[in-house]
Amino acid sequence: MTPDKRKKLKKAGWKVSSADEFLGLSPEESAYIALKLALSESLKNKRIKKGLSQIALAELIASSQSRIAKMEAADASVSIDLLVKSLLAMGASRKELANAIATPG
Amino acid sequence: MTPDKRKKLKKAGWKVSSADEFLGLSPEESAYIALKLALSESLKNKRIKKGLSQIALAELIASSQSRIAKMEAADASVSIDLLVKSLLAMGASRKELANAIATPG
DNA sequence: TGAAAATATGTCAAATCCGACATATACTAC
DNA sequence: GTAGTATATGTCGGATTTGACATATTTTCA
Repeated sequence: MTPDKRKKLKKAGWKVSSADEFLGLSPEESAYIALKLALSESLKNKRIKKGLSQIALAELIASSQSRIAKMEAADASVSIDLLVKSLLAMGASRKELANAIATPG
Repeated sequence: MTPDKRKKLKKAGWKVSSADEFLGLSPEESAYIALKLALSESLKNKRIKKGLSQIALAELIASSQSRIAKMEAADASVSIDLLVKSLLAMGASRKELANAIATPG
C-alpha cells in the first residue's frame, strides 16, 4: 500500500494509522473500501470532465455540495448506493461502472 | 409506479427491461434497477454454486434468512451496498463484480 | 400423500445514511 | 494582501436500510 493511498484512507475517516491495522482488515473489508475509492475517483473525474462545480452537480442530482465532497472523499458516511446512483445520474453506462469497479485504484 | 408493483409485474411475466418506456422510468432509474437485478442474480448463483442454504449464507455474513431472500428478489428495501458487501463476503473478486454489473440481465 | 427443509413475505425497532446547514480551509485572480 | 469561488469538515433531524422475528408459501423427498 502506498503512502498516498493510506493518507487518502485516513482522510476518509477509516482507521488506518498503521500498516498492521490495515492488514487487520478482512479481505472483504478492504475490497469494499477499495471499491468505494474507485467509484469516488470515477465520480470526481466525470464531474471535472463535465466542467461542473460540486454545487452544480449537487443541484443536478438533488443533493448537496457537502455530500458531493464526501462522496469524492470516499467518506465513511457515504454508501456505494449513493455513488452508483450519482454516477448513473451523470449518464454513466453500466459498462463505465463496471470498468471503474474492475480498474485497480 | 411503485417498485413493488414493478416487481409484481416482472413476476407476472412482464419483460421489465423492455417495458421501461411504458412504465415511465427514467434512464437512471431503470439502470439502477437493472443493476440490482444483475447483482441479486449473481448473489443467488454464487450461493447455489457453493451449496449453501439462505440460512447458512445468512450466518456466514451476519445477516438473516429473510434478508437474503429479499436480496435475491431484488426487493426495494435492499441496497446495492448490501448486495455488494454480501458478494464480497462470499469471496467475489472485483472483476467478478464488474462482470456481473456489465453483463445485461 | 405429508412431513421437513428451504424460501418468501410482512412488520418493526435500531442502526445507518442522507440532505441541509454552518463554518473552515484551499485555490484563483486581481 | 484580499475578495471571490470552490472544496472540505462537522453536525443533526429526518429518512432509509437493516437484522430479527413471525408466519406463509414452496420445494424436496420418502
